[in-house]
Amino acid sequence: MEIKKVKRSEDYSGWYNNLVKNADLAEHSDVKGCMIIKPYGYAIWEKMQAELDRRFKETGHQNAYFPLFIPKSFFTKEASHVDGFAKECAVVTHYRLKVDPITKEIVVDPDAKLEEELIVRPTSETIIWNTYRSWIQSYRDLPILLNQWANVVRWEMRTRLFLRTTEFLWQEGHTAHATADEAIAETKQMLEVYADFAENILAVPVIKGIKSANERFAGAIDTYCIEGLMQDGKALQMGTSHFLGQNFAKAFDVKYVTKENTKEYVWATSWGVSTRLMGALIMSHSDDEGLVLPPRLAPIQVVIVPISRKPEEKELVMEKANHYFQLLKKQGVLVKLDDRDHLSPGFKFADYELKGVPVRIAIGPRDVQNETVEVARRDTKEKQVMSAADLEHKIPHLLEQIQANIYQRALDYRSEHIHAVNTWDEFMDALDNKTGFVSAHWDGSSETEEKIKEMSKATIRCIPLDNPQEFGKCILTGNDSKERVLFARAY
RNA sequence: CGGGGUGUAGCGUAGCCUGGUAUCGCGCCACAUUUGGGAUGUGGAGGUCGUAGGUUCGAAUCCUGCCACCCCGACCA
Repeated sequence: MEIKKVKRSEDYSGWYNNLVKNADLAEHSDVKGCMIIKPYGYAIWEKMQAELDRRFKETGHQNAYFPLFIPKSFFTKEASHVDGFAKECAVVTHYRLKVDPITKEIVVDPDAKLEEELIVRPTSETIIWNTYRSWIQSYRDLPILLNQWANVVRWEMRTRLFLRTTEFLWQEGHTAHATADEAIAETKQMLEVYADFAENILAVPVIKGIKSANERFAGAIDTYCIEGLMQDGKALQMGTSHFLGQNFAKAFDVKYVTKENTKEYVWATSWGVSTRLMGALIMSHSDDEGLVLPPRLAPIQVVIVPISRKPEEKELVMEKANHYFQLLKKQGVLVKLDDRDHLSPGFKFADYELKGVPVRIAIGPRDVQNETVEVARRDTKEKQVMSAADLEHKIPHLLEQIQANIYQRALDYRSEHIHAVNTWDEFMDALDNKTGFVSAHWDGSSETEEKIKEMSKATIRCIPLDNPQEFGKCILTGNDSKERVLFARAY
């Protein structure tokens, strides 16, 4: 296959699109804004799901499933929620097609108009809280700790593979609590779960923070988030966890009876991450040779490529290769033996690099003779000849090293791309020339934030949770500020 | 939705300005030789040139509409 190569440094979007296609992760479908996630890409998503799902369950959550369709009337109940999502809703208005008697074409049957339109869910707060009303009577019914894995639809104007598609896959947690404190603790707990997942599994360092009012989720009191930094210096919101207060309980009249026999509105949270994480993964680690996968997410962690010239060599090589394959498999390593003999080793090397397989083991006649193998790691492209006897214990260790190295590299990159500035000129210089996060004072008003966005195209990504108190002057207005916030240009 | 660009075989493309039914590479199929960084040879299959109209004896090529996708904005996870 002749592969079009695009350099990351020359055309970042082109590089990204090319990589998604060449690594066999996904492709554009014939449906506008919707993508087809291919088996290899989906395998990575499944690993993300498994890791997240395990963490959700460890923190006491259960999975459930709610309808894809939401009656329009539900949507109108929470005012700011409608405002936030109205512009991007797909709406079902009819339930039947028919053959037009004149043109013989299949058309929407005008007689099959729905009494009430159905919204294809952009998020499920409304239908879930409508359901919670009937589930919750007493404090004994609380908390409810649910998650659902689902697809949602947001009719965005412009889409990008994985980062923003019309339909996307995600999980959304929806919890109900008796007290504000408990709900806030839940919100923060899930933020920690996301951060832990991002850093330890995706190997993407993230900044935990809280959103400014402008960037808050529609219907939330507070939105917590994790923000990652991509290799082009742009920030990416990788997950959000919302404290919804009693907004949805009030909108859907969800009350519970306390121990003291009083009625109170229920407190809510919601939290989600999506297939956008695939985009974060790709844009955090990959290079001009293709995808770079952290071992903990790689569907194939180690690939064995046998090399042989003559049939009698092939037999010996394959025998050894099979042996190593079994050995590593027993160690719990996700190993693949690529014995396709119509493809040359060189082709396979390049192909597995494109797909980001963390470790490649090549074994040829020379190795059989010396009881060695050639081990190449994807992250650094280093190759070493390893004694075959060491494979069993060294490979699992090497995988962990690669995981750590990828994370460290991303962390170093981020550290080099957080700049503290004190003036407007420094601010613009940092955004334009240094790229990345810019830590600056802001007077706390939405108007100022809006103005800065207009002038610089940078938004407040978050107010970091571990932010030190530091008094200063807003970079735009010169007004007093009590802490720095993180700005960046973002996806 | 505004600005720019692209659409020709599974992929990447030439041809378009100056109309005459399509070029090349990769891939695919068969056979042989090969295999330590994207193998080679020989033979073969594969195309309503995005789509609908128009101009013309004749359209991939000229004109008009539409659609899709990509990039840059606005919007957003």
